[in-house]
Amino acid sequence: MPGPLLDQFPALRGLGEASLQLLERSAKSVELPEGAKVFEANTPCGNYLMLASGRIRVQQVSESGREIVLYRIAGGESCILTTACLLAHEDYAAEAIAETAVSALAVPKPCFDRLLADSPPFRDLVFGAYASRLTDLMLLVEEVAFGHVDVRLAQRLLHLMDRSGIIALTHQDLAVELGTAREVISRQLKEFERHGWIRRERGRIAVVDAAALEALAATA
Amino acid sequence: MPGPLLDQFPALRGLGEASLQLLERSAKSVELPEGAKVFEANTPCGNYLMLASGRIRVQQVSESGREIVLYRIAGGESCILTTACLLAHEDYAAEAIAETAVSALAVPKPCFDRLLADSPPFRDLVFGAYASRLTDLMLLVEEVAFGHVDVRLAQRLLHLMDRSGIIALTHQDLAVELGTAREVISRQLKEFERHGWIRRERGRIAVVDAAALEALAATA
DNA sequence: CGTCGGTCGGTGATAAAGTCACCGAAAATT
DNA sequence: AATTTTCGGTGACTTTATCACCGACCGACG
Repeated sequence: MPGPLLDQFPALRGLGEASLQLLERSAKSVELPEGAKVFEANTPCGNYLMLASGRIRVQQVSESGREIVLYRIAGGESCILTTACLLAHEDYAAEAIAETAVSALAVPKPCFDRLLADSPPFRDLVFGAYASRLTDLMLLVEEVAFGHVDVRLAQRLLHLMDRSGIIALTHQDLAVELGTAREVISRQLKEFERHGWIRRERGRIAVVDAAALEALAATA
Repeated sequence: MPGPLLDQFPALRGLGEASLQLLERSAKSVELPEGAKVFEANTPCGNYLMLASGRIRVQQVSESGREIVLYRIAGGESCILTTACLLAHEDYAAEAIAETAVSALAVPKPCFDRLLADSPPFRDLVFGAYASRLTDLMLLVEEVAFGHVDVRLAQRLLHLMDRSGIIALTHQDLAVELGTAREVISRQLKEFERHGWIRRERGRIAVVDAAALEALAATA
């Protein structure tokens, strides 16, 4: 059961009583376990999804089976992929996966339209989400097209590690993060270890010298 | 001077008299010559832009000076880059260039907000534009990450050629289209010519065997 | 007309990244 | 304990990117 809306979505502050009540009444609370597919390739979707807690990963799958992570959605953000699909009347090759257990709010299309019409703050929320994804993707294109694997890998390791410097991912997982091949990751990691920046274990990586990785990551 | 709004933007049909009049009153008509920069990197922009005629190219520029074409906007479509910038409060590294002479409608932010609130068809127009760009960019990421240069070049040549099969672009221009290096394009084009698929001239390329290029382009 | 500076494209050498095929070790399953 | 699956390592090769340099063509101008 979700708590009060405003606690979960601070961005909705200033939405107005009427809109909040409409949302409270119409939107269904959705709970997904870790690993669940939020959105599968080529599956239409009729709801606008607002993420209360948890994390969702959106990735693109190519015909040849290779994958690349496009972006992530965290608590308080909204998953515009679903609406985009609705509006563009196109099918996606992308899929969304719950990386942690997720609780979200599914807003039906009519309610979504109504809120969009009545509530400027809600519009800002939705447009903000779109704009962020758009900028994310534009930067991703640049990174994939012009970035170097060693730099990108260093950045990703720093970003994915927990407080103790551990990344519990396989080489294959990291390859998907960057949209490259496992062998490339393996060789790069071996190089990083040779420099004493990380320690490799099966299924996980320990960052030893974060500063050195940061230095590499800052290489434009 | 633009003609009646509806002629230029069929998508606005069904907008309602009040909204149309508001638009007619508030929006300024903008004319740009070929080659003009519609939107420069890191320059804020306060208007929503609707393209009546002409074509705009949006491309990303990296720090190292390399470039890649992200997408194009044609007559009747809207340039969401400007609003995205407005809403995300972020600066872009992207720039937009008028590929032909352009006439457009600049809708000031207050008017834009008002239309968004009052007019469902206008909302659909704007959201549709966002959704299309989003899907475009997601596909572009996939292409850049996993696509092969020969296939992508064949696709692009077919798409860029005019009715007589001519592409009046330099090798450097084509490199920017694909986000790769000039040398790569030059070598690939030499290969295409060796197969008898194209003829190379200075500053332009003539497609000789479109069917063969299509066959290559269809290679996933 | 010639020559001069700039654009355009060609080329070889080398480095980086992706692909393919296959291997053994570790973990999970039975 | 035996078997299967997952994970990672590796060599050989292809494709793409980078670097340095060159000559041909083009337009402008004396």
